[in-house]
Amino acid sequence: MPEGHTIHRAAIDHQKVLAGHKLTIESPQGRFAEGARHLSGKLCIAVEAFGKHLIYRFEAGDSLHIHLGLFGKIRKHKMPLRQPRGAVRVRLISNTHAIDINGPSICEVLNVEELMKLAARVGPDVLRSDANPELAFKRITKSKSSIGSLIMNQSVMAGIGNIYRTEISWRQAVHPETPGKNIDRPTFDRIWNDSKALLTLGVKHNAIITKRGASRSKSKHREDFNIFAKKTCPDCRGEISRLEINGRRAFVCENCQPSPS
DNA sequence: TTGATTGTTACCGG
DNA sequence: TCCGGTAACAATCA
Repeated sequence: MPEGHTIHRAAIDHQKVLAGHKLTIESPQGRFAEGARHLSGKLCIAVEAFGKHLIYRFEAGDSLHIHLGLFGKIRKHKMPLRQPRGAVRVRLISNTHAIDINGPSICEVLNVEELMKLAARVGPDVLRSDANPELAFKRITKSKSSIGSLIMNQSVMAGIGNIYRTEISWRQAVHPETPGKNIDRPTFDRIWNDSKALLTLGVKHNAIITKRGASRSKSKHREDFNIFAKKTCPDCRGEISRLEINGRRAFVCENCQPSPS
């Protein structure tokens, strides 16, 4: 489920229903949640996202750090609460709502110092106003690794996942196997700005929306991509090739995205 | 039961 | 140091 937009959307939403409340914290399935229980009864000060990391800040400087990994899910409930469904590791309960975290790969308490380390480890987040794209550009132009690998490397730039990687590369007519050092400044700027625009749209609609004109559509956004997991390019009607980048599937239109070699 | 999946990290070798 | 490959882990569904 989670690409960067999922986490940022959760942060915005949970900020509304949890921040300012003293939370009760339960761990229906206690694995991962040992530390979380220590935060029960404390005041939640703020909720924010660093890339795909979700941070619930509590009074006295501690934070609950959640990463959903590949399979994790977040569900919100209104009162009265329903029974947890599936592998709920942590349930955060305010006066009005509860948030269930299912199957996260990380669920831990961080002190101030550990949180600073995390924030420093995560690259500039396309969805954060404090992001500095220069850092990403420098890393990319110094690297012989592929641009497809680099834009999904969360320490280079944060937020893009496997579907956005393929879709953004296609939208910007960049072959994902192009070495980072061959990416010029205008191309980087297009990638960065498109990432920001698409993830922002994803936050708004709670869906990965990558087709041109989809933002103006009023119909419900069913997941539908340009070339991800597709056979045919919507622009040139050519065949879509399947690749692997960092062991993850990727797609490319060799016609619309000129090969780097 | 098997396989696939919108993710990440540790470890190793080049 | 950087980079790719591999395994491990997480949960759910078809």
